[in-house]
Amino acid sequence: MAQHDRRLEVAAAAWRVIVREGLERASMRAIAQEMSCTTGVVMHYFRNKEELILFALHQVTARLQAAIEAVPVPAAGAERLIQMLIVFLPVDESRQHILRVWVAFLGYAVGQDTLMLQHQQSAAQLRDLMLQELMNLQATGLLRTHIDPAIEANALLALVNGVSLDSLIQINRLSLEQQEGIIRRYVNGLLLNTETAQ
Amino acid sequence: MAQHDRRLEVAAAAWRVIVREGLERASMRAIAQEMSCTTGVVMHYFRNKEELILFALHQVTARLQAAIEAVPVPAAGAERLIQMLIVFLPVDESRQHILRVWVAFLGYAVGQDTLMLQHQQSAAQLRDLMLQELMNLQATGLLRTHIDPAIEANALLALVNGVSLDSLIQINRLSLEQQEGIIRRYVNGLLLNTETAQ
DNA sequence: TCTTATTTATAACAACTGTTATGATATTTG
DNA sequence: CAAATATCATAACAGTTGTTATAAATAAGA
Repeated sequence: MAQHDRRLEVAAAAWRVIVREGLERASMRAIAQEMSCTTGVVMHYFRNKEELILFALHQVTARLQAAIEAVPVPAAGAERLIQMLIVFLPVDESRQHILRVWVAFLGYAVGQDTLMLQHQQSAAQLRDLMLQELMNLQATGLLRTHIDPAIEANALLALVNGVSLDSLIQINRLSLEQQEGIIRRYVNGLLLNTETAQ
Repeated sequence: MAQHDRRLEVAAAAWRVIVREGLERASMRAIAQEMSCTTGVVMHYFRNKEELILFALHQVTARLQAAIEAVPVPAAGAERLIQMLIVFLPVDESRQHILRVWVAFLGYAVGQDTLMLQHQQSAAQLRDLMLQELMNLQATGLLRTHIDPAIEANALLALVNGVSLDSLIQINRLSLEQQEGIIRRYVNGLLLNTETAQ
């Protein structure tokens, strides 16, 4: 039990360093110093840096997936899908941290095939969640007939990822309301009844 | 003249290393070895690594901007906007390289405020190009009245960035035709006459 | 051609990296 | 309590990093 907690503490320290100073400066010594100890602790709970890196990356997926699956099933039709998509947006500090770590890892994975593969497997899990919800909507007859859920799952993730990146790379960035508005308008375009168009 | 060419050769070598092995392993020695010389050459045309990095990053924006401004003005209404957006998609090897370098830099910029600022200034330029085209369309009366070009410029860039990232992070990734289809369908949703709905 | 400037190579520096081995301390177990 | 284990600190390793200084080689200009 204490093993697990301490291991999570190391990962949390790694997250803080990555969010604050980036993945490059997240050395074993920097992570150790972040939790006011030495590298002996870090190396004791993670065999090597790759194991620590992959664990921290896995936490990104785990947190996103947990947040998505925590979205309640509402009465209205596509509202659940919209809430699932909003999970990806940097709505609070926690989600902003997830985004920063995710982007840092993604850039780090360029040129490292094994690390990029981890990213892809992570993305595949999240895509499956969206695909399943889309197929539910289609089975309920809410989706326009010509919509292919397999394609639309990618499109939706692309949109929320892009909108999330907007908060990092744009100066005239979108407000949270505008981010939500873009998502809602897009999803509305997928539905049959074009009522409440906005 | 030869100065300029040689400087570009160094930057090209840096690009190749970044695309192939990532930004972390793009050390001064690795870049020098890529062009079969020593670090003396690299240091002679770039004062330090930051200058080289920023120059390579600036090339991303320059190439994208050049490709966007090279899009011809067609007869049809929104086709130019669509072609401008397609510039961002990884349609060929050159665009894929641009994407990889861009993503590598973006991840590297997490936690480095000055580098992220460069990204933002680069993104602002590209946003301006989109904003201008959107305002043209609005002045021509092609856009739906409730569309705000300032918001839509961000939304469009978010969509193409997200769709581009799809080619990196997804296993069941979108085909080029599907990427284009998503862009075209989204832009069609912005237009007044909903003819040629696909 | 002689001189000046540009271009490239070499070697070394201090600082940092991940990792290992070893010993000390603390905690749990029998 | 004693023994065994888990936890942490210290120091050192070999390698890499960006950068500097210096000198050799090449090219350009008078």
